[in-house]
Amino acid sequence: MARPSDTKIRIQATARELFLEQGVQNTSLKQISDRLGITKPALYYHFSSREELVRSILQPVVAELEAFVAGREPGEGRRLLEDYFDLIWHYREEIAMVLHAPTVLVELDLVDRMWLWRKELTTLLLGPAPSDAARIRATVAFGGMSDCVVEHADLPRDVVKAAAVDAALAALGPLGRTDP
Amino acid sequence: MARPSDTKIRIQATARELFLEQGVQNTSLKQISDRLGITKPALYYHFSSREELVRSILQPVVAELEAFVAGREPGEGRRLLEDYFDLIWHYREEIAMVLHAPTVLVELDLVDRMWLWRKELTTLLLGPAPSDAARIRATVAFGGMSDCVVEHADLPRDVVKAAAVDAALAALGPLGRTDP
DNA sequence: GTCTATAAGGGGATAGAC
DNA sequence: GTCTATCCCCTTATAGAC
Repeated sequence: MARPSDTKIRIQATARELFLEQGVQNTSLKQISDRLGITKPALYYHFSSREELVRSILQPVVAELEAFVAGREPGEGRRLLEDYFDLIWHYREEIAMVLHAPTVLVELDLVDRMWLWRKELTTLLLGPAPSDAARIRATVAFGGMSDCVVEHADLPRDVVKAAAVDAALAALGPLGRTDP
Repeated sequence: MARPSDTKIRIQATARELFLEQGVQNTSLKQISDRLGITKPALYYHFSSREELVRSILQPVVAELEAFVAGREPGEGRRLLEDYFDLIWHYREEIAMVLHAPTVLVELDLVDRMWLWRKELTTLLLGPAPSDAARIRATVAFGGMSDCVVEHADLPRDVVKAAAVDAALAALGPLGRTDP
């Protein structure tokens, strides 16, 4: 029944570990085989290429996301957001692998700094000891705005700014409204 | 006064182009020199290493962001969000370079698909022809939630979900409230 | 299934001529 | 300032023994 061999599964598990620690780009087949205690060519017995190994880990996530998008009806509102959250939460490790640590960020030590900046901005906004809920809402606010400047770079700045800031403020809720 | 030479500036401009098109990781010095019509070693007359070239482009952004975070007073609310937006908007190309196209995404053709998913989800949520403002608010909602599952992966799922969905809904504004 | 050995290619980087 | 030529290292990937 072609059940995946034990070694094949262990290769995937070790690859996942390293992908999470360093990002997919920064992980070589040698690192994977070294940590597992086997040799590089042994990997090729189980996966015909590096890409196939990566794909075997990420493909299921892609498939589920596509199925989710394809299987939805319009006009769901909160329900859609909740189900979408469930899905990306379930695959949060894979998402982190892909988004969290591209090489440049590592080289310039930007990963940690970036989260630190957001944390400090959150402190400025919400005080020194915000609740978990408040911190999460701040993540939506700042993370969402970051995506806007990339995704909507083709629109006039003021249009994007007005809507993005309003949305971020709304995401923050009453906590964000400390202005006169 | 050591004004940067014309070639040095053209190297940076070409590098920026390629970094934006393919991401920083996927761009080799050879590609840069080829597009510019010079040879690889010529780059080394102007930049002592690849990292120095990358740094010369991204370092100013890092510096400004750090200065921004360091130079702020607590309790600003909307004003802080507006100024933060101005800053990341100004550097949106550099942010896109760093965040937009890590290698795996390119390999598995995930970049385009990812934006497509969000676009379709936005359509589901807001109908076929949402206003720019509505699309921007949706970007905040979806982008913000994505960041949450990575940044707050250490918290209980239900805590994150409750706050993230609420914040996303609030970010969407009245448009998001189509449920019973 | 796993090994040793090695091919084949690309990357960053340098030497030295012009 | 830019070139040709080259070096070195690391990567993916394969051949063939055990």
